[in-house]
Amino acid sequence: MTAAAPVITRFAPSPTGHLHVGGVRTALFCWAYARRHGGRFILRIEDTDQKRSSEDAALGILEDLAWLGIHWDEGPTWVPPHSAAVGLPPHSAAAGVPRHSVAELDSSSVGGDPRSVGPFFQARRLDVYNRYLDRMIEADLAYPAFDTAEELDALRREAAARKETFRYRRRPGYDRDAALRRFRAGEPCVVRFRMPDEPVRVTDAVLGEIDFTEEHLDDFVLRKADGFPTYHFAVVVDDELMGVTHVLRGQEHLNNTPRHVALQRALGFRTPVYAHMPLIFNADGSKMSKRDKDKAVRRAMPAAADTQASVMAATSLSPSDLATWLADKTRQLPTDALLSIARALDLSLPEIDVEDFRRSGYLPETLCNYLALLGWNPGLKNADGTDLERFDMAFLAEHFSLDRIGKSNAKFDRDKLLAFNQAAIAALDPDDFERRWREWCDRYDPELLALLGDRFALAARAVQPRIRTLGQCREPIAFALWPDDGVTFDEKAVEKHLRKGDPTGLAVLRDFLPTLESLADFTPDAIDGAAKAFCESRSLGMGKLAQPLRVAVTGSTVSPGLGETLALVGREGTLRRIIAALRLA
RNA sequence: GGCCCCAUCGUCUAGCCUGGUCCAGGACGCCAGGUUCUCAUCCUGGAAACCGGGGUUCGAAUCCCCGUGGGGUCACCA
Repeated sequence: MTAAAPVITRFAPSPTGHLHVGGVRTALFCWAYARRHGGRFILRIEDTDQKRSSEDAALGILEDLAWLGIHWDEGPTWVPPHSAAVGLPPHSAAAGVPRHSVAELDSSSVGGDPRSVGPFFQARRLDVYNRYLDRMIEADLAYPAFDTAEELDALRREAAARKETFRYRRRPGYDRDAALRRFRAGEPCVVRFRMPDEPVRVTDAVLGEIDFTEEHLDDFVLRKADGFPTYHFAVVVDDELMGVTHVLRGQEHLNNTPRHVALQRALGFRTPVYAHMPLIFNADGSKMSKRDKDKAVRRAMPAAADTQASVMAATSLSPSDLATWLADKTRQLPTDALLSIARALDLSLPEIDVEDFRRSGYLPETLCNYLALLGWNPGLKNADGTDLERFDMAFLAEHFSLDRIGKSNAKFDRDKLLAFNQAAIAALDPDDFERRWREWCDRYDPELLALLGDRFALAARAVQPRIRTLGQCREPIAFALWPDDGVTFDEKAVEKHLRKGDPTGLAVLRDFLPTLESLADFTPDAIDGAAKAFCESRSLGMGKLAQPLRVAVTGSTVSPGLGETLALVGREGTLRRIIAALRLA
């Protein structure tokens, strides 16, 4: 290893909403690359679009990243909302994968500015950009342009009519002195870059060398009329000033790269290593979009006005809000409203943002693991010869490399994510699972916490092996949430397991009842032990006792293990439910 | 439409750079069995792909060209 300049990467989201999966992967790779090379990972907020950016969104992104365990070395400081360490998930190893040790800063806050290269919100760096801009105007590398939107539109239409690409270039007769006079007088205008008339070759670590000819490069805007820099300008200036050596971003930015390279040359900046990664799409091939949630609800929305009204009752939306939303497919409803409508329609929304996945109950390490595999592959084998694809953050930090990033776009496969999540949940230490489930409930389902009370630990053991996401935890133990006299019996199950058979299930239940009444501890192990002894003493198969009990206590033939099921309902509840079932004869 | 990128099972991919060991391997999903008190697990087996056409070569999934298909991008958004 040579003593080359330290690697510095950055993730630079614009704060217009929660982080979505594409952004997560970009951040993850930037993080991993910096870690792999002992470098630094910067988080920078690109809030140069005043209309769309919000502080809330920026905060949301910080929280999303922190939750995922993608911690930035430099950037806005973020402190976990509660006490230290709570918000920072420990990255336990995925199923079957040994734990990798990594030197991870375990302080409770993330971010900071040790090199004094901030601030990290671009809106607070206008003076920086203006300094460079003034210099460029002075050198005639940039110039004020006073075209109106209408004039630009007309030019664009003309080009389209000639079947040419529209490309803005400073006209030959441009009167620089006059323009500068108007500019200094404060006349509103944009400032454009004088794109040199030469081709630009972009070298990309993933895609190789790509040539762009000058006839497709234009004098793009550096500073907007509102005084804010454009993305192109801010990104180039900031990357230079912050010492960014490697730019990892989505392929949608590939066509921007020659602009950035040309700008860097004009300013005498270094050109970082670029690595453009493939895009992520929905399973149906459509682009993943925040509007997908609206789309799903729209599709499920009943046509009749009165049913619509009842669905809307759960939200604070007015009928006119609903009407405009229904009429305009580009409109989005607030997430809260979408969620309550979805609940009313018994519809599950597609997960798009990090927050969606978190709410559904995916583990952060699963999300990172799965997303890392979308467009990257370690190219290693497990001991049994299968491909290594389950790994943790430490592994990524140790093995991530640009040359194993793929070139083709990938579809997001929820089934595989689900499989990963299930395996990761199953592999958790039971106490760890309980703790993390409790945290999830705190945030998303406090009612469940209250319903379970001191049975929570018991429920955690029962639920852990049978769920794919934390959000599914109610299902396997639904029977334990009903009142003891509120069991709804599946008639077919009652017929088969209680009324029929020789002896009938009801007879077996009656026989077993005293055992349950006198059991010293009403714990899963004690119950299972007693059940087993009971069956052995009568040469009965376990199913002959277990199924009638299950039906009596839960109403159905499906539940967690017998001991867990009865213990969850409790001795008193179990006895009451059995006695009620005996009356079904 | 111009420009740019991409192309292996349904999906994610390994293999491609450094042609032969590939009648193409793994994972998820699917199908069929098996274990277990049900469920979920777990185990075993199975179906399933080199986009098409030319070339180069003794030999091509691997190299080259063309075609086709998919995607990105063409803003005072990022």
